[in-house]
Amino acid sequence: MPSPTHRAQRRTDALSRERIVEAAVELLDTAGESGLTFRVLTERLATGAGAIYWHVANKGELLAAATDAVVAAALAPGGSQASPQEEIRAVALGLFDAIDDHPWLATQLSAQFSRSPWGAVTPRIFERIGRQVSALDVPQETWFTATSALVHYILGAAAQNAANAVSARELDPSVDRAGFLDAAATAWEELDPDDYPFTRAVAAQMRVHDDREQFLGGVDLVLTGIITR
Amino acid sequence: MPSPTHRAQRRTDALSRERIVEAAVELLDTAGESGLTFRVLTERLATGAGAIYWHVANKGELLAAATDAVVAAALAPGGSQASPQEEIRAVALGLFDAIDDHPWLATQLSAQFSRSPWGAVTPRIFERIGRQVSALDVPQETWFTATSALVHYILGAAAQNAANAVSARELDPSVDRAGFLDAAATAWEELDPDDYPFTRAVAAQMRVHDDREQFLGGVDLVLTGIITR
DNA sequence: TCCATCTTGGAACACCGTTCCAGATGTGTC
DNA sequence: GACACATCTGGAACGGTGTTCCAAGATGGA
Repeated sequence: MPSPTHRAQRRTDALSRERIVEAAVELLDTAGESGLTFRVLTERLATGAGAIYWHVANKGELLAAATDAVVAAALAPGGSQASPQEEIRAVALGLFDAIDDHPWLATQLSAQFSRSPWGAVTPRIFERIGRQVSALDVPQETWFTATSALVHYILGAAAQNAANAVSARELDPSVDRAGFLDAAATAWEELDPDDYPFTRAVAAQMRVHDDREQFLGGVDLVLTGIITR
Repeated sequence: MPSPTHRAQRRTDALSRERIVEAAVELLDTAGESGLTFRVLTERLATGAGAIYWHVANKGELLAAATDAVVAAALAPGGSQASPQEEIRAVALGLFDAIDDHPWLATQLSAQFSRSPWGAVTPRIFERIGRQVSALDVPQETWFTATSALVHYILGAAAQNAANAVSARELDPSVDRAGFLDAAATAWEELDPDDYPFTRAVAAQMRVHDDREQFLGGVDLVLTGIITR
């Protein structure tokens, strides 16, 4: 690990934690979660494994740093002056889109919520959402539960959508989103009527639904619940 | 893979997909996610890798089968005759407890929701919850969104709780749940007041909260939202 | 009995994250 | 300018993983 002093580097091609994380994000974006290996990382950075390990403790820390960087960027703007509800929707959509752009985020966010509350990522999200919840007109005793529920839903739903998008692409890259939904809906309609009456009943809704819209619908559902109680 | 015909086996120590999955679940429960390797699996089953691969395509399929087995067991009973709300709460709690007993389920459920809707696990949960949603007195157009939101919240929240429990145990097995919460709450209270006012404000609630209660509180929040709209 | 088929065990392979260390590179001191 | 020193680098090597391959054992019907 670089010490606080002497961290200045003259060479422009010098390795740094930032350059490594940047390359890691790039690799994750283009080659997926399994595409990030120290082998290809050393190749792309034209260095050796030992050099990377000097700046980063292990692969877990590298993934955490990559996650943190992307989430921080996604949560960055947010200077608008809207109602708490709209603000929450905006934060949620920001995360949704970030996960959509970087599908590996889904797994990472789930995994790192665990190391909470020490990791840097989750507290940021929790705080951001919670501040808006407290601006809502609800009793303070409900803040913790309400915020937790919102964050759980947002992370869960965004992750699921991203995962679906990824697997759809992997299964057959030539098929677009509509074709994928159509195939899935048809599969649902062909389920056993005795075992899966409900799933069959909503297959049509599933065929025409829009991911973002449905995601926001879920956020509104939770928000309604929070305000109503 | 065993062919439909000739699958009868006389030897009592014969290998079978079921025996393999059973051993896998045991291994996952006792040694965690990283404890399931083909090496120790072959040892415990007193066989070779090739034999296992004849019954199971790869590790992913083995994990999926293990997940399916445990979830099916957790969702099995449910013959009670209660209100849709109570039924949903019961299913949610069943999954919550299953994840608590088998922490590796959290990761797996998230990962396998992806292969949805072809996997066997998710449709089961979706159908089970959805049936109760349709028994609620809400318009049919909302069924799909409502059920999706519920499932997303349940899976997300249960997974997070399990992950927290695991990491708490890993960090220091001697510290009990209360001690863990206390330490976490204290850490929250020591955050920068300017950056984390909300998190500091709810630290006390976090200290005394009960996982199951809060989980159910979230379910009720979503249910309220569904009914209110 | 014989043979086609199903099933097994284990050696071998490619690849992974990680460790180790010899040496290059830069920095401060006389 | 030269020396000592801490920082930083590249690559070989290690133990472990999931997976493949295949020769041999077991099984059941003709």
